[in-house]
Parts: sequence; C-alpha cells; structure tokens
Amino acid sequence: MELQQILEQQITAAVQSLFSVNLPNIEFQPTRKDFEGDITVVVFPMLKFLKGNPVAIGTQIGEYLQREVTEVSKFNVVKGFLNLVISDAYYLNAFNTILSQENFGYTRPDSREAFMVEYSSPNTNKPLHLGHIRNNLLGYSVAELLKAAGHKVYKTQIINDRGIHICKSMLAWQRFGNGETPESSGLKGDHLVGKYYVEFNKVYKTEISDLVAGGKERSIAEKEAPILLAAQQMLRRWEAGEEEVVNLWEMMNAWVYDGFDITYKNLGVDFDKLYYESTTYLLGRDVVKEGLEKGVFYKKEDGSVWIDLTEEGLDEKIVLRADGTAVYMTQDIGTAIQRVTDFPDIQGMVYTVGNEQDYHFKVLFLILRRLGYTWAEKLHHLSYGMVDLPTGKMKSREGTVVDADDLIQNMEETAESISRELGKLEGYTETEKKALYRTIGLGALKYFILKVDPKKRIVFNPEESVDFQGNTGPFIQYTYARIQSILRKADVDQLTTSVHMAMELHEKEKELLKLVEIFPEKVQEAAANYSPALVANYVYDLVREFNSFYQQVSILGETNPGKRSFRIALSKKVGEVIRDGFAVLGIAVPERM
RNA sequence: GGUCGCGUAGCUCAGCUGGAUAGAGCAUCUGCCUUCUAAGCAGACGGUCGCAGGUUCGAAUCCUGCCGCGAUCACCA
Repeated sequence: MELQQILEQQITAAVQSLFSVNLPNIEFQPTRKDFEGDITVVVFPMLKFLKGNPVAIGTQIGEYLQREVTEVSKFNVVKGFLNLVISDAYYLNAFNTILSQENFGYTRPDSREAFMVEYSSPNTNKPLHLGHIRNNLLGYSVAELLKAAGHKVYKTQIINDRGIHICKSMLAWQRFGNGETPESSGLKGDHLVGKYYVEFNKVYKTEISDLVAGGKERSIAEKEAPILLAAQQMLRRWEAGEEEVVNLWEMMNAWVYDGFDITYKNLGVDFDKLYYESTTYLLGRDVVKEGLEKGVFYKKEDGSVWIDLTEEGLDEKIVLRADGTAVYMTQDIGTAIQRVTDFPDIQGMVYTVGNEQDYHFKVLFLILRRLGYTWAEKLHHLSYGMVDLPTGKMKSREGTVVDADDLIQNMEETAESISRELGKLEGYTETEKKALYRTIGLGALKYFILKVDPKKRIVFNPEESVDFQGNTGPFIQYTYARIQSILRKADVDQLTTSVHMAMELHEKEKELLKLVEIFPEKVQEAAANYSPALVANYVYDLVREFNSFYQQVSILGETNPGKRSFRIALSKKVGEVIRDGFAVLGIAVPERM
C-alpha cells in the first residue's frame, strides 16, 4: 500500500539522520482501536540495530515524521509502539482516487496467468448432496476470485459417468423400473436414477442376508450376491460396447445431466468445459510408457509399473496394472496433460476435491513434476473438510444424506417465512418476492459455508437450519439493500465526483475509509491463498463498521452539504465493495429487502 | 502403528508471515423504532487459546513431545 511505502522511506531516512543506521525493514501494523492513531510502527525489532530505550527512539522518530511528513499529523508512543495519526487529507485524497473506479477491487488488466479450476465432478448415479454443495461453492468462488485477481480462468469438471456405480442404477431400473422416465414419474432425472441406486442396494442387502442365513460367510456373500454379479456383468458388456447397454447408459446419464443442470443453475455455478470419464479413463498410459523410458517409473516382475516416492517421504505407488490397464492415478495424469493440450495457455490448475484425497493429489503433483511439466509447479489441491450431520456422516447408500435440491428449497422457504414475519415486502409482485426469497435463502446457505476455512469440518444441522442474523449472508445483503435505499432517496445532485479536502473526518468515517481502501489487497491476498473465507470475513467487518456508522451519524439528514455528499459517496462505495466482494463468493445482492 | 489436518467463550467461527488488555455472531440479560429499512445499533455476562516443555524483549501464532477428534496408508474412484 502506498502509505506504507512512503512511511517506510521516511522512517529509514529518519533513522539514518538520527542514528546513522540503516534498517533492513520496518514493521507496521494497524493501530489497535483503544489507542489513538491509524498505523503503528513497532520499535522493538529496531533495537537489534540501534541501542537505546524503545520509547525514546519511538519519540525521536515520531517527532521527525511529524515535522517532515505531511501525511503524519500526530503521534504517540506507548511502550515500544509508535502510533501515527494520519492526516484526514491523506484519506480524503485516497478516497477521491477510488471514488470513480467502477470495480476497484478487480485488477482488470486481463489474464496475468491462466488457471483451470476443477470442481463438482459428481458420479452419475445419484443426485447432488450437501457435500457437493460445499465443493461447488468453493470451486466456483475460487474461480471467481482468481478472475478478480486478474487471471484467466477455465472452470471445468470431470464427470464420473462410467463404472460399477452407474451400472447398479441401470440394472435396478431395468429390473424394477417398468419403463419409468422423468416425464412419466414427474421426478427430476437425477433423483429418478438415484431412486434405483437405492433400490439396488436394498435388494443387494437382502440377498446378502439370505446368503448369510444359508450359511455363507458375510465377506463372501458380499462378493457373490447375484445382483452384484449381474451389475459387474453389465459393466463388462458396457466396456465391450454392447449396443443395448450403451443405449441404456446414454439414456439414463442424459436424465441425470438434465437434473444436474437444474441444480447447478439454482446454485448459480457454471462450467466452461466438461470432461467425461468415459472418454478419459484410457488416457495416461502412453505418458506412463514415456516416463518409463525416461526412468521416472520402473517396472516390477509382474509387469506393473510403479513410481518410487520414498525420497519425498511417501510410498511407492502403482501407475499401471500388470495387464496394462489404467488405475485412477494413470487417468489423472492423462487428464491433466489432456487439459493443457486443450488449453495451451494454462499455467496452473486447481482441484477442488475433499480432503480424503490429500494423499492422492500429493502423489499426482509429484509425478507430474518429475515428468518435467512446467505447469506442474502451479498445481493446487483445494482440499476441504467433510460436511457431517449431527447424527454422523452422510451415507448415500443408507439414505442419510441432505439432498442439494431439498436444501435449496428449504432455504428459500425459511427466507420466505422470515420475510413474512418481518412484513417488509408490501407492494411486491409474487415473482419479485419469489426471486428475493431465493436470493436471501441462497445467500444464507452460501455464506454459511464459504465463511468457514475450507480445511475445517462442518457439522450441518438441518433442524436448526441456517441463521439469518449476525455474521450471515442475509445480514450483509440487508446492509446492501439499505445502502441502495439511501442512494434512491438522495438527490443525484448530491453525489459529487470528488470530496472536499478541507473536511474533518468523523472517527466512524475514517474507520470505514480505511476498510474500503484495502479491498483490492484483500482480493489479491484471498486469491493467492485460494480462500473465499478471507473475503467473506472482510466483507463482514466492513458491514459491521458501516452499520455502526449508519446508526451513529446522519447521512441524508446531515446539514453540511459537503459532509452530506461525502457520506452519500462513502455509502455508495461501501455498497460497491459489498457487491463486488459477494460477487466473488457467488452471492447475489438485492436492491431492496 | 506411519503420514496429513483440526482442537480458541456454552454453541458457530475470526485472529496464526510472533507484538499492546485474544475478537465477532448465536444463546442469556439491559437499553434504543415520531430521524435515512430494528434481518439493525449500543452495552453486560462469558476465555487455563487441548496439555506440557522450548525459542524470544514478547507466543493463540514458531519448534518438540503428549492427549482428543477426523482423514489416509487399495492393482476402488
């Protein structure tokens, strides 16, 4: 930040002239609220280089700065902390430069680097659930965050459309479905297919019990249940490309995609490029062969191919089976390379995948690095913790999942009943109200999930639902709506394009200005850390500061015209930052509520 | 058992490139709607920052050990 640079130079000069010593660096921190000042210089670290009493040194530097630097209007020293009061003129000047910038948090000079962000990547045998919601929200938000930081981003997902799981649904539908379709049943396609997945598991379970009752051992029964064998048979027929099976597969997957599309649309997420496992599961084998020649991999007696990562403290890992077929890792190697082939400008990739796969990605990234790809240096596993229920883990096979569609609807209904109670929506049409309930309900859900550090587990209690008060999406949306209300009521003439430099700042105005100013830095920092939570918590701080300001000073009622237009302009800017900050989180912001 | 992650107020979370008296929200209690939207504001109550050592002028933050919870250690994806 500019101010810090100025101060750094000046303090270096001050120490130079006072003590004839060159300081390698100077430590700053924002001044604590209980002390007077805006920015604090920590004197303690200087003691290594110049001897003396920290208070005396701080005082001498403070006097120098107050005398020589226009930005510093006052100072005080507490212990080893030199608190500097920055002049109002500096803040007003900074605000003037920000005022006219439309999206000042976004570094628009496009595409410093190109990233591919992968998220969602569901199986096609059942609907999306709460875990997918966290994944989708995180992935989408990080993609938007990277864009805001000036990068070019391709959003992608790899759809797991192949394998035993989808065969299970297919088989159950074939046997018990009676030709049921989404149209005939009125069910969303993914829910219909999910229904048969559950059906399969029911039958599977009874078959196991029957076998066990007949004297089989459980572990054997689990492998020999007839319906499971039938599903495996179906998978072989699919791999052989048998028309009947492939047609069924295509039909049911199409149902699922229709269903997913609706969920994605409701969640507000999207993708630039889709990859399907059915077309990528054979990738990577050539690369392994190449790597074998280069000596990156080695072959075991039985012909399987491995990589030795013991040097890095990891294990040996198989990358190709003895029969030459691909494993998960093979596929991921191939897919990564395929992506860079498809989008040659990619310089890095982000994988949004749960933390149960931490090890897998550690290994994958290492392999790609060993293979010598330059982009392999910029791979990031956006790892996140599970979403658990108070009753324990979600298990789709046991039906103890929170369905994504149900949850979204639930949030909307809660938003509706709360809005009704508050009675704020008179004069709205039904469609307007409906849109608003959605905005608020989803705002609550998205913020609830994104404000938490991705690494942490979330326990989600569907009974208690999500709050609408305090540190929540609706609270922030509400503040935005109030700001819009102020702007509507203010005369357009009152909005100036610059503010008077001679003005004195109220404490609350200054605090707000300080927070608004650092928005671009926050966006950069959050993008560098792939952390939507950082943005969420920043916006929350800003909103609290604004509310305090809003409550304590009059905006429209201010009689001094200069002050009034300044406060309106400041409110407007706060609104823009909230809007842009929330956009990065994928949360919409309402004009009224 | 090895590896990785988490452990901060009754609950949900910030703070973690070391800095001043550890911050919010929810819950409980007290005030504030004839002023720009009370989904709000102001205040009270509430803390051995998992435990024990170490480094430092200074540790919630860094290091080591231990405890608790979770994940992972498949020729599954």
